[in-house]
Amino acid sequence: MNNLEIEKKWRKKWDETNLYKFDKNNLKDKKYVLEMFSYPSGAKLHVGHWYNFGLSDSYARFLRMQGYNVYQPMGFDAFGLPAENYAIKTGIHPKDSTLKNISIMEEQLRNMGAMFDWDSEVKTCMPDYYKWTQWIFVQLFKHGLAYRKEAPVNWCPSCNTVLANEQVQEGACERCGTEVVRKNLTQWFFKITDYAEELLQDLDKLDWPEKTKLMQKNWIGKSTGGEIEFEIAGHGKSFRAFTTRADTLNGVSYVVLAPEHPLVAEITTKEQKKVVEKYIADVAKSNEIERLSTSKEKSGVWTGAYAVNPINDKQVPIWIADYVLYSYGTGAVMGVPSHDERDFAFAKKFGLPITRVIKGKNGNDELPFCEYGILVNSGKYDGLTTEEAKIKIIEDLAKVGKGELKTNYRLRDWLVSRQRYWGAPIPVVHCPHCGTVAVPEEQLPVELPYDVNFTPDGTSPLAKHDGFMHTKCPKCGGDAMRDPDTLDTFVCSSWYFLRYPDSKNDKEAFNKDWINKMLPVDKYIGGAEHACMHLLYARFFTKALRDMGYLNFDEPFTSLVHQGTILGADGNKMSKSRGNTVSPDDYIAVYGSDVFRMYLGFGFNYIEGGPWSDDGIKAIAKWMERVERIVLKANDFKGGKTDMGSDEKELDFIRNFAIKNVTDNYGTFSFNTAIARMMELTNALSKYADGKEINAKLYKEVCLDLIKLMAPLAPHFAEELWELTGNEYSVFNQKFPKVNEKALVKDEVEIVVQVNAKIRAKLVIANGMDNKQIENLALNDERVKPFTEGKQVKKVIVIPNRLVNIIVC
RNA sequence: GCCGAAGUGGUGGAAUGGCAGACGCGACGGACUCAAAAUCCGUUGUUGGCGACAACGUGCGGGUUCAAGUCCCGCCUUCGGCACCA
Repeated sequence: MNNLEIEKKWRKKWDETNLYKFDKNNLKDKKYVLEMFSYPSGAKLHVGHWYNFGLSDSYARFLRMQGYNVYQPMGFDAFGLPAENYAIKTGIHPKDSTLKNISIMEEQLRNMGAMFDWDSEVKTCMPDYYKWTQWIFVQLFKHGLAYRKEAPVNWCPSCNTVLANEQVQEGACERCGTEVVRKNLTQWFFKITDYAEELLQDLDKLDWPEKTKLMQKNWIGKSTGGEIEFEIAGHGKSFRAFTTRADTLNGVSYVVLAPEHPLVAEITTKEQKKVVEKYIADVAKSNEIERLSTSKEKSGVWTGAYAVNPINDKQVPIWIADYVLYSYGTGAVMGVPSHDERDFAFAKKFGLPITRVIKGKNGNDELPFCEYGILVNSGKYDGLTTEEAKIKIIEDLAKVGKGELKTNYRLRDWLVSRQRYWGAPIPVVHCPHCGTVAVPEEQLPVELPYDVNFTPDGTSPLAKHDGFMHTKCPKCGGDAMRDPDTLDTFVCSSWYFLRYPDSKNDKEAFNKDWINKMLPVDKYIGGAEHACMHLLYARFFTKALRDMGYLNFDEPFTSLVHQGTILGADGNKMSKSRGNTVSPDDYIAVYGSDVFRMYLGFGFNYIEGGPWSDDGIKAIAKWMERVERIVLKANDFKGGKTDMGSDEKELDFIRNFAIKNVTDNYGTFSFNTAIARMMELTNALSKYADGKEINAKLYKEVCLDLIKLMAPLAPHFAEELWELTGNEYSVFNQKFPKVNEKALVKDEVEIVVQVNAKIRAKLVIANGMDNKQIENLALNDERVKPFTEGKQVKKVIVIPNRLVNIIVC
């Protein structure tokens, strides 16, 4: 078989006959299978794309052969930083390079021989798509879920530009090496925190990997506790601190504000002003990972001011320290060195008092004591447990307006403004009279102009484009300015799965009734690196659009699978700079795409991935050639015997064993073990037709089953064999083989006999023998006796059809 | 640092708490051949033994259990994420 030729032949036929066209009139059996769409950065498909898309397509084909009406769209996440950086470097416009890359990738994706529904294709950088991204922004704005506030960005003072975290290397700009500082800008946010609780609760409904759900849970970071109000001594103002351990309030020996806290400037005394300002400037240079490191030496400075502890009116010093983040909780914490590791280290370093207020239930006296216990040195609260006091103290404070029970989430609102060119413009107009005004729907899209100078010089590139910036206020008609920022590309990718099924709709983002029938996605496949951001943002969008009345489901992705990463042969991530990339094309040119896909399925655990090696690819090619020989032999066999002797039963057993396991394995993306079972079936067929008289009808039946089992992983190959064995087009209109459970019941089974958990014998016994009989057989076996003689049999454990364990002493 | 994973023969990888190493690769031996390629058959965790067999063996150290690669506790190493790469 000439793989390259037959692959071309069948792709043409599939196209001409519209074989894979999704049937819009049969939604009863619909399965929406979706792979995370790709970013068109490099021009060509790499092994990772093949691994994700090729094997997901095999899963989709398996569903099709099980009788489902499979919908599997494809598109491109086309806005983003790399194209813009490439443009700055080379002068090639992001639109030109992106569209060129897309067309090359489309061509390659078509040659993969997958069932993609190209009619549904979306490209997020095209106005017919981002028009609706902007529309969603406007809806969020109208519903109070988009708002503006100040937030810090990485700023390179030399390049005069905002840097992505990725562009900051050890605190310095990757382009010029200048030290990066944090600078506040007014930016757009989406209020994902409004949905924190639901995003947390609904995780239980999802068929997702447990680890992914756990990561999202920790990312949302719910903690229940209370807010406590501290007055600033002699100042008249106050601030609140969030704590989960209000029971330790009497042990507070200082409080800490985040360096960015607005009160800091007000309360800092003359004497402390210099050190405080110096400290704030230093902190502005560090990132959050450094700030929150628990192994790093504690740092902080005193503001000179004091706060009043509302529980006992004692004055405690107010410090600022980098480990307190302004973005979490209230941006202020109370310091209880006796019962918190971090506070303990801080107090030790700066000589602050340490007072025990919780005693261990078993008299543990070592500090810091961070477990729950009994209150001491706490006045009227002495003797209460932590659990009781946490609530009681807050309730008492609430009565005098100094506290309240509070639930906090680590999750922060989503910052969506980017001071960049290559993204969807934010559809907002700033009017001197009317303020911030959303662009009305009929004026969308706000088109991204082509002729923009995006070399970095201190402002958003769009701000320099007069034709874009100057506009009229949609409300009052007066002169107004557009928002010069663009949207984070995560915004584009948070709803593309809603656009696919209705991608040609130019009246609305999607037709509500239709999308409610097509969604949610039945199986979503993509990398685990998206666990906390993309997958959370998409869930948020779905819930927000549901609450606006556009959707009637709660979750976008019912079931989720993460494919692993294929690394370079050296075990590192593939990258051009490392020179360890692997080109699928080189292999496909030699072996064809089916062999390549089959190898990707066989050589790795799909969920785990691993370093690339082509050691086994030749073996796969040989195995498939062997299958071809074995299957085509079926055409030559005529007549022969028709009864089912023991050889026939053995072959039938292996056939059904393969069908059962392959079916399960496709469902769990365990392609490697599925292929192992197909190889066993191949071996069994070869052994069966080893010269002696055979049952030709059975042989052919088994061969046809093998073709069907292989079809999802080697679609062209299977189609060709299906035709060569005299069957009607197409194998993909065939039903996947069904297991005959009866053939799997063996007359005899082998069980293991252990004495004190060590294997001493193996017995072949009749299937279904009762436990007492098995026990007797085991105890009387000649090979077992030497190990039990002279000893007392304490217990015998019989696991039916598996083993006997005799415990002696 | 924090959150989440992973660690099994020479190698890729299999194993609902129940025979560790399925299925491959590689290696070794054999058949076919003048020879080679291709193909087919067999052996292959380590150590000891001619052998039947025995002991040991799933990153390290403990523990639970009749039974642990699998469950629990404590480490080590590697990988993913940490909010402007997507």
